[in-house]
Amino acid sequence: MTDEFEDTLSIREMCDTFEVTPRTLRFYEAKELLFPHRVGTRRLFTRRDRARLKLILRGKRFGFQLEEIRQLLDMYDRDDSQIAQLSKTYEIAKDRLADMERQRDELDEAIADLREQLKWGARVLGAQKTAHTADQARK
Amino acid sequence: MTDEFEDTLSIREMCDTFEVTPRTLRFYEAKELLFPHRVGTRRLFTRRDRARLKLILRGKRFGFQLEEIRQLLDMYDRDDSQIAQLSKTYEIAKDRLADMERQRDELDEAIADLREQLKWGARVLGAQKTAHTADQARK
DNA sequence: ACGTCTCTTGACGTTAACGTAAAGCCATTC
DNA sequence: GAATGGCTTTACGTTAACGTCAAGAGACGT
Repeated sequence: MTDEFEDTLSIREMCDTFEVTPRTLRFYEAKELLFPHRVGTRRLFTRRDRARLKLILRGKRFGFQLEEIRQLLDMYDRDDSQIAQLSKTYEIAKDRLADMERQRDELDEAIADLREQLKWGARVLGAQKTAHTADQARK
Repeated sequence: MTDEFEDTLSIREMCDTFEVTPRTLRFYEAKELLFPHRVGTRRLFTRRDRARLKLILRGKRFGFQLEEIRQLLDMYDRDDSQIAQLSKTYEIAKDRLADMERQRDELDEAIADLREQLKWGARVLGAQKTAHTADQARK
């Protein structure tokens, strides 16, 4: 009764707001990442859903998988006093950070490597052939 | 006749040399990236196959897809005089490099972002709750 | 002849995160 | 009351690069 006029969004409004497809929102609901209300058969996304979706998208940017995100999100929903869980969250995040840094370092290596190849002309994958083909390729 | 005793490797020797599985080599052959000889039904990988595999693996490190790698490899196999193709190779590689740099930049952003979150305690995905939960999580 | 080893060819399974129909309900609006 | 428009569920399709059996052939040693 207090929230009879809770401000909610239709699926389309959600999509427009967050630039996702309806399929995506339904998928997230199926995976229990979102819990929109229903009016008849229609979904109504609450403020809470919006907050969650924002976090989901941020999690994705971080490279978390949906299942990991769901777990993290669920922790916050549980009793606030389960601090042990929070520190676990912390560790998961640090692991992810380490992963990302490893990835970036590999990428950096590969980039440097590829740059080096490009410097030598068109022999990108190391094709041997003759030197003049490379020269000509450079025009 | 001249290469009756061409030095070749069995599939197992190839696998050990390049740290790949037999499945992988057969897969590459199916995708026309490798062309091992046959003796009866057995595969014999020639020097050429070894060179190609080396380039394939390098290509993968660069983030090329197998199909792209196949195309690049094929160019080198065609007439040496098709210089136009070579410069196309060059462009493909430059595009890939640009992709990789974009990826890395995004990753850098995400990393910085995540680091920032970690600085603020356990609220990794931005969970709001109370400040003390985060404090306690920091111990 | 028998067992063992290495290799072969199918051919289906895996994973993530949705895409893409197909078919139907409900509320307007003409 | 028919056509629309928006939404629904169900369910199969997609993609890459292999993994993972299953069943069988060939060679080799005893």
